Amino acid sequence: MSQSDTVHRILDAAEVLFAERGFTETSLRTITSTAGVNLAAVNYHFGSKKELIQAVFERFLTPFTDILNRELNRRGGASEPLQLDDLLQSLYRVALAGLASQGRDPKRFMRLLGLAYTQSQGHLRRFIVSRYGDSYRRFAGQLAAALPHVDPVTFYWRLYFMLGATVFSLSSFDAIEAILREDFGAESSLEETLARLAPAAVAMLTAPMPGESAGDNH
Amino acid sequence: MSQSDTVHRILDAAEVLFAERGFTETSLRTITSTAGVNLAAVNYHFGSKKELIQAVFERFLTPFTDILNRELNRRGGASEPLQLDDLLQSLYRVALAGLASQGRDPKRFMRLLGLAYTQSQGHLRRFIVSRYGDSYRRFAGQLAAALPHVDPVTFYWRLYFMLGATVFSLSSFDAIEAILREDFGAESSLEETLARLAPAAVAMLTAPMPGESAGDNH
DNA sequence: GTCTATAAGCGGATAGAC
DNA sequence: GTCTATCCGCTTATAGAC
Repeated sequence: MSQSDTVHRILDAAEVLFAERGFTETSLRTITSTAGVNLAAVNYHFGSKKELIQAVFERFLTPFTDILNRELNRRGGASEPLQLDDLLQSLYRVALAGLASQGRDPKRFMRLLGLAYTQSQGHLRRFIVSRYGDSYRRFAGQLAAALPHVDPVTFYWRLYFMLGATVFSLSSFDAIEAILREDFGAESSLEETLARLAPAAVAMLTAPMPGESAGDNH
Repeated sequence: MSQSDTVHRILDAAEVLFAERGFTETSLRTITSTAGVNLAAVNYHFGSKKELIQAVFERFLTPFTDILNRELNRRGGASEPLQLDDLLQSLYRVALAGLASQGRDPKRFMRLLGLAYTQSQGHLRRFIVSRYGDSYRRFAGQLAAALPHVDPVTFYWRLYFMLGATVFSLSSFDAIEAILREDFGAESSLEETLARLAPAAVAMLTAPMPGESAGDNH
């Protein structure tokens, strides 16, 4: 068994198990036995459990941000700011097709992202911010430029609303899909769900401000 | 120290620590030493760590659903279905004022709810569904009735989008608020954030369907 | 009800043989 | 690079004195 083989097996097993149970709830013993490698291999190849967690995220996030940046460059050739629809399309298309084409499950990606936010792993948050913060800020900036009439603070709150809606619903995709299938007999694909999510996100980002026309209830 | 005093001290400490770190990351030793009680007291009064977790949620959710049900009864006196704005106002007002008046921090409540979803605690999910599932379905049903033109599957996906936006942004409220304060010098209160969240949720729930008028991009 | 003491086990990590 | 064996800290939970 070559080195990279062992490394890959560990990463594959860790990715699945972390997404299913969380970081603290997944022991190195479970990971190594699932991967069919020796317990000591994790510390040999990665140094520690924390560094293994970071490696799992790096394998997801580096291709993701690379593809997203290329997509933004391609579309950003024109001088004027991108349209909202285009930006969200880029984001969701990349998250879906870009990752899927590399054999990475987009739902698992979202579950891991959600865990990165909710599980209190300070080292992981720092790792992600320092490594991918620029890409995030670039995308947020372009999104803000497409919404010039929304004040910055409201914009950022809405961005977090959108992030929450996306991460939460996609990371629980299988569970929600199962409920809806049982209650309505309707199967939902990931594509359909993103096709529902995109207009919902647009509606939220472009909602009328407190002072504006519509929504002037009773 | 009376019995109920010890029980309260344990619940108070557990609530704060769980919300800060999660369940697995919080040991009974940390809880009992923070509460200033003996380690064995948890198992004596609650039986196990799992039952303590459930007790923490029961103390939050029982008053919450009680107040919400009363509110829905009060408003539902009229024969016609409630308006969307009214329903969301009820929900957010109850979550905020209702809990705050009982000394329960709404942000902590949201963090715990988020953890209940993301941390893989099967027993907790089962406990919440069996205990509070009816209240949830009642609220969802009234919300659906206020949106007769949205097909059921789309409605439920949007409900989860809304849930995700709410839980995610409120459970990370302090962190997001700190970022915005640093970047824009603007402080955000919880009330202001809910005042931003409500119209965003309405916009998402009432967004045009794929076939409808607006949003017909290029 | 509250305490001490301890059981029994799992966790991450490493030393050292191969 | 891979393995075994082991260290040691920390976990939940309980038995039994007070």
